[in-house]
Amino acid sequence: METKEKPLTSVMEDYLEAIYDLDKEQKAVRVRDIARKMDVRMPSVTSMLRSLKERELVYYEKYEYVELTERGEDIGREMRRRHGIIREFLTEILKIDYKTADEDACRIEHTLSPQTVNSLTDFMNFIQKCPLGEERMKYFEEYQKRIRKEAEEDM
Amino acid sequence: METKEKPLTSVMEDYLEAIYDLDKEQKAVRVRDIARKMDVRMPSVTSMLRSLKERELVYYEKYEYVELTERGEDIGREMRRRHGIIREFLTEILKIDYKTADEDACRIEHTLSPQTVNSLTDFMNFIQKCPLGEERMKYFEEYQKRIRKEAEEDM
DNA sequence: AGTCTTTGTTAGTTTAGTCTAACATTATTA
DNA sequence: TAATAATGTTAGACTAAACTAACAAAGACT
Repeated sequence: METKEKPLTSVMEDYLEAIYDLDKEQKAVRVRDIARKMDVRMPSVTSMLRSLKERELVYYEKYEYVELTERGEDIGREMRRRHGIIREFLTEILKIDYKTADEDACRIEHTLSPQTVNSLTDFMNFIQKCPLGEERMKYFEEYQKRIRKEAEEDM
Repeated sequence: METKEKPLTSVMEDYLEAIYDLDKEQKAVRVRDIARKMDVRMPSVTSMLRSLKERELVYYEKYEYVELTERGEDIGREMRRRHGIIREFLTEILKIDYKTADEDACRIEHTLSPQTVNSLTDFMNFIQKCPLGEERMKYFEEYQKRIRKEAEEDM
């Protein structure tokens, strides 16, 4: 009989992704870094780390550096992958600016079904191999520019 | 000097969309209906209706039917629009099944930037006018089927 | 070693949204 | 019209995640 694990919240996933990223960027990950990256105060991080530790997603002792467990790293890596795919779709296909695309990706990466993420992955791979075509994309971009002009007036 | 309004939460947006839908489906909208549609208990609805009333998004008196104010209706309509566009994209382009697409749409409709929603709208309009082409889509669908077979084994 | 700064923790509060249990109102129908 | 069923509300508890204020530990600098 398995222990019934509560599902992760999307905030937890965010923290795992942040820690995963920081771990790639630097040698050691501290509370401070996580707080900065997540744009929260340090006590929020401390308390989240306690939850993540309980779920065996991070190694963490008071005043020590933070590390992901294998499970934690798997989740962090998966979130990063999703994030990348979504952002790529938004910038490459929908022509959204990088910053906006990145923020959008960050918000929706948790909530898309695995099916959709997979399908989006396939789509992006497919497009890579079999591009939409120069004239077509140019046409779309012009079409968009026209539409956007109008939209600006509504704001 | 304007009163600084707190932004709506995505849950509030969900309620407004639900009420908007119900209003189109039937003559009168009751707490019961909203609870069923949102899959929550009635007290949750009552308390949300108080918040929405405070923000002047619904007309609501104890034991009475619920109606959207003009502002509330605008928001409900906009959420419905977004929802439809996203679902359409997911079913038409990514070939996600209706139910999953609808659930995904419901979750991300709140968090996408206006830019992305606009761009997606443009994209869908564009595809309408200038379809991806029969052979291309067929190719993609087959490509997907292959990939999905593999994915199932991972689950 | 002693002080100051940076980093981290604890304790306690807040907010949004949910829930249950108990009560109240409205509607139905015998 | 009185009893019952359906609907709605109130009160109060819970949870996740954030915050501030105050304290504690570690590190750096003289």
